[in-house]
Amino acid sequence: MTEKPYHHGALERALTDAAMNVVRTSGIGALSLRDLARSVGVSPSATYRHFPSRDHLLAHVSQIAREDLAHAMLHALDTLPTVRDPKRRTVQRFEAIGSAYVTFAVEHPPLFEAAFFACEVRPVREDDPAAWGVLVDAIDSMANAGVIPPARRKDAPIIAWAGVHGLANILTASVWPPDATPDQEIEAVVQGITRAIS
Amino acid sequence: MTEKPYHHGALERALTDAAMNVVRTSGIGALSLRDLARSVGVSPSATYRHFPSRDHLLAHVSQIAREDLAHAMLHALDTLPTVRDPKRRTVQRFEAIGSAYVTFAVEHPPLFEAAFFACEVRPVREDDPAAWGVLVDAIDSMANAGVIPPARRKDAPIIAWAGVHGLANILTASVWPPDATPDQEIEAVVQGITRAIS
DNA sequence: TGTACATCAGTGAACGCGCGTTCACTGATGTAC
DNA sequence: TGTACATCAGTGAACGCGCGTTCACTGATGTAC
Repeated sequence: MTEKPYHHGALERALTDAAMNVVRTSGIGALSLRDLARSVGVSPSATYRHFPSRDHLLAHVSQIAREDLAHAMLHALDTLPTVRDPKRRTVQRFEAIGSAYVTFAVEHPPLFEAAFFACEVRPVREDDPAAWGVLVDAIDSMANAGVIPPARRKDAPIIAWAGVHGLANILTASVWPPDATPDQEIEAVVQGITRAIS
Repeated sequence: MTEKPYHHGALERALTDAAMNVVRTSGIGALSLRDLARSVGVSPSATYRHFPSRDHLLAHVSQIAREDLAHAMLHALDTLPTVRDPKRRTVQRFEAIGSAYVTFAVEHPPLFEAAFFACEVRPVREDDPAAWGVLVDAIDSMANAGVIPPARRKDAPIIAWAGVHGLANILTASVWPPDATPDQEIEAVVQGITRAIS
């Protein structure tokens, strides 16, 4: 509006948006406060009004990436074909969520990397939504429907998370022969997880 | 021996050793040619007699870390209690290898990170031993012993690798409540993998 | 065995670069009376 | 509604830093006759 476009928190948004663009194209490691300030048209020191340090910016960006991942998982539930049997439905939803986890990583490797980047600074607020929560909810549904035997319930979350997280890292790290579409590996692992926990 | 201690490849060894020390304490990202040269007592440009660029050094160091991991996996087979039943023995060995994979990561997070660091440069030679090969051999033994049904054999390696690799990353990333000893999670995941593939 | 010479592994200075962060400042925004 | 003033979000210059890489060079090692 006015000539100084960045009053009242607008600069924070602009910096965050620019940061996410850098992350998407060059990875979270490529983030630099000076570069961000430059691309937004502001002096380097202006960034310190909104982020106490580069590390705080990284933590912020990393949290957004994690929330993007969680949104992708939830979104996968929107388009599922109807399944009558309640037990089978909980499995269907769980597997859709697991597949979405891996697919997000495959489609956005730098975002996935950013999501689990080891930050010096803890985020101020909880992830919302949280990928972990989405996964555990789906497992709870399976347990309540009787798909997961009580004895398996405790270990189910770590087994599930390890499986999808590992496959996501493997497919992302160019340490796996790059399939055009790794659907086969995703299906194999997700169904393997279901067998392991039920 | 002589005053110039670094003739005939000795400098390459010295640089590599110094590099591995840096990796172990500060991570592969902290590697710098100048710093290495300094710590070995040599001018920065001397490093270029042995590594064409920093990226080549990184690739070299990453390969060593991967081979360390594979050695740890093989080493885990040395101390196994005797198991009579041949089927159960193949499972025992497989699970020991899987546990060793995760344990290596937990005990040496920076080495594990380095092992899968995304390098610009391909290594000159194959990993020897290769962690992937060790894992696949163990799976082959299980298949030959009839523990893995033929229909499961094809997907078994990716399922197994995804599980241990995922758990290793999770326990390493300080995204998991830091147990003093994550033995419980390791056992849960490794046994889950066995269920998934057999 | 001795000597002339090629090869090889170092040196040291310099290049250009970009970074995070601090500081004293200015000028616009918003507020109290 | 108008004015005096505090607050707040920017500026611009400077700090000190370390990096990867190149270049012309030197002096030691090893070799051929």
